[in-house]
Amino acid sequence: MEFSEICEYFDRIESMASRLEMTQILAQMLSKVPAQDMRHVIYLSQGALGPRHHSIEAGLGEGLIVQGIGKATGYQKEEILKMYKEVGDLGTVCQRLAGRKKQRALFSGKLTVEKVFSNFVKISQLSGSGSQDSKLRMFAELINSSGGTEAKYITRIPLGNMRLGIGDPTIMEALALNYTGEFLSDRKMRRKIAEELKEKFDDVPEGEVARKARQRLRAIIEGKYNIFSDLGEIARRLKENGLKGLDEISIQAGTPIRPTLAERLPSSKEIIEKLGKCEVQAKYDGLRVQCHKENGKVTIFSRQSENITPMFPDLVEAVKVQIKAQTAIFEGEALAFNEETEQYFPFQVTITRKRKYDVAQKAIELPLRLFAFDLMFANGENTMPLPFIERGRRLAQIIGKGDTIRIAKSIVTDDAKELEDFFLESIENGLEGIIAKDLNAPYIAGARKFAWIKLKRSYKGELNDSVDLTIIGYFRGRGKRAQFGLGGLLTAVYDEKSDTFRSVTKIGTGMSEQMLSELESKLSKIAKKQKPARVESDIIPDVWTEPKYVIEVVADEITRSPMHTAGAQKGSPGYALRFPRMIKFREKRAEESTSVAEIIEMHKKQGTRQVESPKDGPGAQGPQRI
DNA sequence: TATGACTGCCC
DNA sequence: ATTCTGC
DNA sequence: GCAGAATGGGCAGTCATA
Repeated sequence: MEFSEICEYFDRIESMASRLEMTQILAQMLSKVPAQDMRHVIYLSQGALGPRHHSIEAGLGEGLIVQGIGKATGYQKEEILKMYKEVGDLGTVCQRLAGRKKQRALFSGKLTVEKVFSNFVKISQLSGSGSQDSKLRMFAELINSSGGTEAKYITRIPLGNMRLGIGDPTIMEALALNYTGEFLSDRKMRRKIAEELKEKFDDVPEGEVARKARQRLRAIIEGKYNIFSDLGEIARRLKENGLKGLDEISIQAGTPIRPTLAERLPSSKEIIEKLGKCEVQAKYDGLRVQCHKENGKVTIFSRQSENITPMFPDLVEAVKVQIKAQTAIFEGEALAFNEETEQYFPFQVTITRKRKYDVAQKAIELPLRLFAFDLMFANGENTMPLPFIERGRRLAQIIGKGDTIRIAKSIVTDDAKELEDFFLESIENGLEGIIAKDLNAPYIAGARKFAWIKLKRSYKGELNDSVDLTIIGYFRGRGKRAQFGLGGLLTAVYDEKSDTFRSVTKIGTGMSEQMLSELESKLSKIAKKQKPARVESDIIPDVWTEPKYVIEVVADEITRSPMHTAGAQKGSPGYALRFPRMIKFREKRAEESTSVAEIIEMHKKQGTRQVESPKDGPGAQGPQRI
């Protein structure tokens, strides 16, 4: 199939606001894709080169793509960057510049989907000395074989951001649309659906049957995707064998399951109102891991279904030893643990675990604990449909003796006060909060369905201090933020000793579109060509501003920072905010914003965290009590 | 050999 | 991760 | 309420270059 044909559909989808119409156009496109191109088309639509667990990455980010556009079009880096700041999308930049190329290129025949995909796979495989140049050459070659529309999408693909307005759910919906006919051609199924609808309608409209069938098929496709994690392959099987192509997809150790996500609520009371009696688990601040045991083989997947087994040789061993089942899939939160002090390390320490070199050595320095919290598969049985309470029982049964793997701490309650006490106890012990789980719910993969609800300290205003920060600059927006001329802020705390404003965080969320406009209009009036004299920041915004406006900001945590200058001294790092979000403008003078001293004080008060690590390394954080 | 820009992926 | 917005 | 697209700090690893 020609790549340009796909790009024409992409363009139509991108310009469409209506979800329903987008889905229809996508369905139409997919109906035209031959089986041998199907996986590629799906992956490219997702801005990817394969499912997450296959880890095929182009290795071309913004920086290299800017170079690549230069190579392809003959424009200077500066010109490209300037245009990027204005339009907010490198694909559009490439499309425009390729249209008025300085070097007239050889338009060498038509690009096929196969050609584009295989070139990106080749790009992804290049490594070692000189590889960046080779990648850029191949990228430029693709651009120079393209028309403008193709250039736009060829640019967006390696960046992983297609800006089409379609994600996995829309792709599944489109597939369901395309196979509803086949689904209903099964007489039994049609009759069954018609029967069910008779309860609602005296005279069942044909459209209703189709709609209900589509919903049911969507659920089937989603169910398969949830245990298979490869939408391209699902679409290919459908194309090749129709609905029976899905039959062979079943839960299997070694193939990641899309993890359940949690919703949020701001109080214990609301959680109980929503769930009634529920299990309340401690929420540990580490890495969420999905462990697969298949006889002697263990694979570990991340929350995004990446294969991260190489990071955890110790956990692999523990699964082999401690899990009393031939095959199993279970989930938990992995954290670094200090065996001497019996304390858990904060996330920033856990994440320093190595991925490739000196893995074993680091694993000894920072041993792990795994708090298991759910079970999806055991001894050949899919446990996902079982009620949570039963999965929990079985999980406890298969965890054998050992230090590494244990069950997450939890209580069962239908009382808001009890839940609140457990939450507060968790907070006091330095944990993130709690997750409440519906006792009767199955494992609902890949969805936020209020079966799991999280409550963190930062959701509760009375437990979480906000800070007042001075805006010292801003960044141009990308994508739909480009139209506002502002996509984020650079903010600072006030250092009384030196009368300077020192950067502490960028802010990119919490502001409405109206607020973005207001910010741009206010800040552009006090823009400065250079960094103002009283500002200390290693991060350079697109536009510096006079330190004047103060905003209220909420964050989950204060961390030591290698990038921000707030509180930084020679040889010791500064401070930053974790998960910052803007709340509102404050009517204050810049000098009245939160001070460096206050930030340091707030950092000290977080749990029992220390500034120095046990090894006295700079920037490291100490353990927290549990 | 050391450093910094860049990338991908954790939260 | 958090948050906002169109449907 | 769903789905999608904006945006955050900061880690290890890769590659180019001083």
